[in-house]
Amino acid sequence: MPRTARGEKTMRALIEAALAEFGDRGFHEAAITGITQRAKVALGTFYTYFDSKEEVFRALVRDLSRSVRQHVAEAVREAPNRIEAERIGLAAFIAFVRGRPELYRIIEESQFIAPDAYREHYLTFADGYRRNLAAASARGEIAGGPDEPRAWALIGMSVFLGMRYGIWDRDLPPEEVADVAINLVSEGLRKRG
Amino acid sequence: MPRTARGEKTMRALIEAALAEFGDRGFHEAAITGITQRAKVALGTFYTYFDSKEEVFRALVRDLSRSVRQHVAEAVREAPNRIEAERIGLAAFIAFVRGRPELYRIIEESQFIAPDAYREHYLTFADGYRRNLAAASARGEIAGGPDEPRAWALIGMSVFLGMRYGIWDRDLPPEEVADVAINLVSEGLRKRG
Amino acid sequence: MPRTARGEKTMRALIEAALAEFGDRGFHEAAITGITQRAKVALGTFYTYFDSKEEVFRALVRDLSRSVRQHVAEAVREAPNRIEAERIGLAAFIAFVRGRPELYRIIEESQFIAPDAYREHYLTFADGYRRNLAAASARGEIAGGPDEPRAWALIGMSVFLGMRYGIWDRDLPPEEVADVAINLVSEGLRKRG
Amino acid sequence: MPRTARGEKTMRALIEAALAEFGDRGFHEAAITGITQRAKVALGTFYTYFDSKEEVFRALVRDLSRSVRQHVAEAVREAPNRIEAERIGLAAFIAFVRGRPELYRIIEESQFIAPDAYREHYLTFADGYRRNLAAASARGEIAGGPDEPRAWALIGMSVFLGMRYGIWDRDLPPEEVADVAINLVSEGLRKRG
DNA sequence: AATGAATGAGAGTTCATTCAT
DNA sequence: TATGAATGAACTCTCATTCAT
Repeated sequence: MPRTARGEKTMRALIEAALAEFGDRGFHEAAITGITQRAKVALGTFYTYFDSKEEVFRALVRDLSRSVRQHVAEAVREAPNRIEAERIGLAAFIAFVRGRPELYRIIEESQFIAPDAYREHYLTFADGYRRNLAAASARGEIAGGPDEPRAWALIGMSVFLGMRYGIWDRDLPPEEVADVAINLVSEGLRKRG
Repeated sequence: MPRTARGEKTMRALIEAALAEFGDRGFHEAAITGITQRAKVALGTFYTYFDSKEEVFRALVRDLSRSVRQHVAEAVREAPNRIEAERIGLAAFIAFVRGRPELYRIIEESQFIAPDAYREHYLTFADGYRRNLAAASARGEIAGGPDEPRAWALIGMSVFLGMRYGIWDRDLPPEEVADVAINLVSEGLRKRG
Repeated sequence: MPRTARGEKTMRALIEAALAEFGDRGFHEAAITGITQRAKVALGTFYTYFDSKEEVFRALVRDLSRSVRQHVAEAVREAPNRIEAERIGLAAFIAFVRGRPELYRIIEESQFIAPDAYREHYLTFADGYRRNLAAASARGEIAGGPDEPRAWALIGMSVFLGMRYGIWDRDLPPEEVADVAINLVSEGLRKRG
Repeated sequence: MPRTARGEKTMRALIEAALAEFGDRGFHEAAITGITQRAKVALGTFYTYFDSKEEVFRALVRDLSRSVRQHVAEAVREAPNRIEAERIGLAAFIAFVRGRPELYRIIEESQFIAPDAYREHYLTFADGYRRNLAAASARGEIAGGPDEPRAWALIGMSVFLGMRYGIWDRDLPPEEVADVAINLVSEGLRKRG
């Protein structure tokens, strides 16, 4: 950990640079020299702050994981109920990844580089979801049911919609995508009288 | 392409071996020598059949993509309606990946090795889903709605449930997972009278 | 050596193909498969006729060496005297290499592949030259002098003029180049009264 | 480019080593490990200074080209006239290649490895020659005539005499070879009254 | 005579990491 | 703290040659 202000600044520069490098080229194509060049420091400097390539990558995954969760949490703070929270949260998530495609790439790639970090990311996410569902269900806001698989179903939905409508093709606005998806899970596919 | 029966056999052996090697070690850790040793042929033989490491990998992704779709399609053939088809299909999918964890790893890793193959896999999947939803909706079996995002939501759900309950932890049987998830999307979260 | 007409034809096809392949790509870039593909035979067939890549190459060098010498010899047959013979021979040589740039490349490359064949080529050439000069000198046609170095000087001149005006750039007609060069060695640079 | 004195020294060692390796074994037989072993550095060090095997080779060709031209230019500096300059230059050239057979091999082989470098070498040489002839001709020192082909004729002569009497067999001293050759081009073959 | 599958030694190149300054 | 030269293991791919059919 850096002890001086100069060190602090260098470390931040390295993290920014690593984000860009891993985001642009992926873990294996990324080079330490790519990171240090972007950070405008010498190669050796990297190892003053990180033990290995994998270590920065993990640090990045943790950072990004926290930042997504934070962003979504903030967006849904004012939501009147769980279903609205889901809608707002999903729209916020899709909008968020649009601005940060690196985030997606890095978190997804982490399953092959640091599987534990990847699992932790989604397990944390799932746990939050599960607790939200349980609370809403207890409050009578939503139908009851096994919360864990429901949480995973919702996460999977979000992740793929984020990839499809946030990264691959932006042919629908986030709010519309969220409306359709949340309508699907709130009203259900079944046709009603 | 092999022109003799002997060549045909060798090529099949190499594909099997590549599946095992990539499944066990991932693309970057996998070595051509690992593949040829598993296939019990000399190193150079690999290059009689494939131009590069990436090429076998792509071939594998295409194969696996086809085999998942085929498997699910067969499972749902007899389903009485769309919602049942979804339930049966999801359960079949989860059961399928339990027996073939390599499949998962390889297809997911393809997004970093052969992004076009990865996209093609999910685009094909999404297209099938979309058409199924459209048809069911036309038949009045399910509620109408924009089929494309609904398809992607369902795919994401399946993929994550497959990962969570098929690969990571098998603490719930596929049928139960499918029941919960399909119940979620068929009946909806919203509490009813 | 081929014993049947079919074999004879195959061998000729291989030699033609080797000439083209080595001429186009050079010895190291040339591939046996390149030769067999051009000759429209299977890879293994090559080894029915030649023991190795080097062997065809040597055969080719010998062939080409003979053909250049023959061509020049024929061209100068009617020359009235040595100086005219030189002029006609040089023009013929330059014209010849224009039509066969492979020849040049192969013979020159042979110094790195089969140095003995290369030496033999030029030693044979030099010997002919030397004898021609000695004879002309004996006949009183040209000034006397040590014939061997004079022969080598004339060969070097020819080879470089052939390269420069036969292969690299054809900005002067062979006859003109030959005139200038032979004028140089017949009349001399020294200015006269 | 090296930024420290240590790096400078290592690079020089690598160039020396490459000269020896390529000179001894030729481009294709030469190995990077051969170069690094001669230079007493680790394999990877090579790639700190050069991008590829070809790149050192080109660097070497440029170096050698410059050094031959420099050497000859220095030798002829005091020559009283063009014809004497030719004689001295040719003798110096032959003597020079005697001491550096690698030079010959490398420059000649460059036509198959880096044809542009080879052309540049001789084009530069030819240009110098041509200008020298033009100047001497303007000064009335030598007979007039098209200078470019005359220059190429003289270069070819030199190169072949260097090969024959400098590398292959040293049965005549450089001065004698130069005398014969320059006598040939200064006085001419034609017998005079 | 012809085929083409199989072989495996061999080499160039990359790059994370170390370490002396 | 920062530098950048040095390291060397590791790996992909090539291709002349062999040989069973």
